[in-house]
Amino acid sequence: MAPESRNLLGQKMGRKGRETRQRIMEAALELLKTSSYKDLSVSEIAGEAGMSNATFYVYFKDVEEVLYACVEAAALDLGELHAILDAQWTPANTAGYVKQFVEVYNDLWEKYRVELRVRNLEADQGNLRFMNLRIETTRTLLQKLGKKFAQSNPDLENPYQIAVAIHAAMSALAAQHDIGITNATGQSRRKLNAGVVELILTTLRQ
Amino acid sequence: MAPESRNLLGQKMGRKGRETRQRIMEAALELLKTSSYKDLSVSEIAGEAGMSNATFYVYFKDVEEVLYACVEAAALDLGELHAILDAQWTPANTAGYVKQFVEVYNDLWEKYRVELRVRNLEADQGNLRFMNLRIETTRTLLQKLGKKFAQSNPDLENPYQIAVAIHAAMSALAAQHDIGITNATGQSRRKLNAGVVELILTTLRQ
Amino acid sequence: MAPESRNLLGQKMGRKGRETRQRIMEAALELLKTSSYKDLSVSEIAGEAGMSNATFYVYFKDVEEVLYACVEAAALDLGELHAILDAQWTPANTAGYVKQFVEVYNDLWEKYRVELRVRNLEADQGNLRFMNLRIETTRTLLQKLGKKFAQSNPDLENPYQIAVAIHAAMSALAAQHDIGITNATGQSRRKLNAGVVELILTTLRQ
Amino acid sequence: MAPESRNLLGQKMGRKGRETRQRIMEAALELLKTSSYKDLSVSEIAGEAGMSNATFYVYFKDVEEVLYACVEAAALDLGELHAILDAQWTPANTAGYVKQFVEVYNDLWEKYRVELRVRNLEADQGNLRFMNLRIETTRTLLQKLGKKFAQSNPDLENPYQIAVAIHAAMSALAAQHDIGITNATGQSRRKLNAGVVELILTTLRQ
DNA sequence: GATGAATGAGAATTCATTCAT
DNA sequence: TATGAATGAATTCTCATTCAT
Repeated sequence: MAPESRNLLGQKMGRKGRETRQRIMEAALELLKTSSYKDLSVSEIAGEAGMSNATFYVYFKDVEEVLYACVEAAALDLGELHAILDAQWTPANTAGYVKQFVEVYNDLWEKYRVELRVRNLEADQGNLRFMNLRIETTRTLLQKLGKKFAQSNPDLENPYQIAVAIHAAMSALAAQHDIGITNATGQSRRKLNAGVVELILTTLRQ
Repeated sequence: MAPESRNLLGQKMGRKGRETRQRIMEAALELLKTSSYKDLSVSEIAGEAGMSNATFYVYFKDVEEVLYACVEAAALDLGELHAILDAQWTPANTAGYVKQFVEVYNDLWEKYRVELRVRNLEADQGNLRFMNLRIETTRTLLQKLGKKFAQSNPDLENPYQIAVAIHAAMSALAAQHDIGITNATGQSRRKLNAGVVELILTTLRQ
Repeated sequence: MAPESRNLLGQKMGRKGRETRQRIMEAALELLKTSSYKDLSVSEIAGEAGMSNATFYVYFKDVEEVLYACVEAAALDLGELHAILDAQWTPANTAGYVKQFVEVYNDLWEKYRVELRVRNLEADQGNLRFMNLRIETTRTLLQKLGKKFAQSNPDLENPYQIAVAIHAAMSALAAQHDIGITNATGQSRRKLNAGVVELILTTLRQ
Repeated sequence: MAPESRNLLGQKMGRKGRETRQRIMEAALELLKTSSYKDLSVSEIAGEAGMSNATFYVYFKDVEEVLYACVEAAALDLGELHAILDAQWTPANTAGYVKQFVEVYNDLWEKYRVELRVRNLEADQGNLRFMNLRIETTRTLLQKLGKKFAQSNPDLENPYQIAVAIHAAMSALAAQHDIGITNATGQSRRKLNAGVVELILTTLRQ
């Protein structure tokens, strides 16, 4: 259940080892906040983590492996989102739930922006492991959301496809830098989220 | 207006030079179709273009510069899209125009998928030049689309923000590989586009 | 008598050709004023001169050749210096002559600092052509100066060697950048020259 | 006080590392004895030192950095010179001290000719770091020497400037190759040094 | 567990040089 | 005369990777 408690040398990891492994992951994420993805290297990570290159190789095979571990760790935190979609949406409370859904979704991106961006980047370039991670995370979400559309607005011919589109929009907007999104649209993220909420509600015929 | 007709050595470019420059750009795009973005190197490009590394440096400072030139060139081709948005949308023809809009948008991505993906990738990572390129291409489009929403459905409180969201969705869906999108959503691109069309029409209250 | 009036392609040089050749030499000297000697390259020179690399090769085989031409041209301008040394020095006028000698010497370095520095640099590293240029320029000068010491102060055992030393001092001081010499000695060049004059006069027992 | 005991990768240097660093410096100096200054390259140095190019970059950023380290190391060895200047010079012993001073000065150049020549070369071209190194080494020396002139010959108006000039002469003469100096002046270094000694003594009125 | 030390391999970059026009 | 164009060759520089301690 623990993430394989042995390092690449086959040694059982103690507390210190686990901490070091963690430090590597954090260093990688830290670097991605500022420098470009394609410049991320073993040397840079080890440097940022304040350790020798060699130490890196005790815990990870290469950079992709670190990132995969990071993305995997970030994928676990979706409970709240599912809870909202699992609730009973009535005409009276739908507006509230939708608003909450959009908010929580954004908060998650806020928290895991780097990880999610890496995931999408690799997935978009055809990296299968990351693609699968994304699919698994997304599938149930999309199905639940599609069902909401179908139930709430039975006239819709493509409720599931609309769910996909809405999700794509939310994800794309959340992915952008704060600066980027302001420059690009002249709108604050908050205003845009209000737009997304209205878009969803309109489509739900609420 | 001509893209500064001198090469990096300060020489005026003749026909041959311009062709060589073009060949470099095409080689870069060609490579991006198959190999990974972060592996794209000067050597690879020069090799693909059938020339020496040194020749590359006569025309471009580095890989980013080539890609920028490619993206810039791709940004010019939006006339048809604007034409659709400039037309008078009436209840009778809106459905047709929306469908056409989504189709043309997708065709453009089909044609320039590599360039547009590079643009978004760099922009999303905070690369200012590419961010600006994206903004310039998008701004007018978003304004026109927002106005359509406002006119067609005066009840909307955030028509412009909705336009941004819809555009984000279209762009995100169009960006994915055919295979990727099928795997991720279980839907063909055609079906998804139908969803987008319905999403727009519903929001327009048509 | 004219400096070989044919270019490296064997073409007779007309006015235009001679001007171009001159422009190359000037560009090289200009560059040496600011950038480091070892960075001087054909490309840089051609760029500075506003011409194609290829044009450079019409007139010079390589960078050293340009510099040699520059140094050669600078070596012709010593008439005034010799005139001073050829004059009759009497107890009454020696101080004036010495002062004048030091001044003219400095003015020449002011005018040809770049060329003379290149000459010394190459000569110091054992480059024979430049060594010979220096020797030829210096020999007569040193002999005349040595003779002055011998005549004026017959007690001196090594008048010629003293002339060499004095000349070395003048040359070394003149070679330094204005900034360099100020920083290094805390003295203005003018003050230092006064020192040299006094040194010479003292040694001449005047 | 220890020359920052970390290499460019941030690793603490152990015995082995320090030795390797040293080997690089020695290789650079060795090469400068024979080949030209401007041809000195990282590859050449690494080759001479019997190591891979990459190893070079573990210890030095570029060639200039190695040379700076070499020059810095050479600047420490001036004790004997100062001792001579710190001694009490009396009419009876001055001749001996002057002779000794000139001799020791020459011996130092003999020992560190390469380093000192590099220092002067770079300093003369306006390289600030080397200029400063030269200044620091020279300042106290010049002051002490100036004081000797002032004390011994109170008639001098510019004792310090004379010291600067004398030092410039000694340095310039010492800088030249044995061959060079013979060719240029027709004199052996020994004879020239005798000239310098006489020049100094004359100026001291001894 | 951690890391100094070293390097092969390869990518980036620069330059002198040639040639056809 | 001049120069666009191209490139071979060499150099700089970086990185992942290994190994002994």
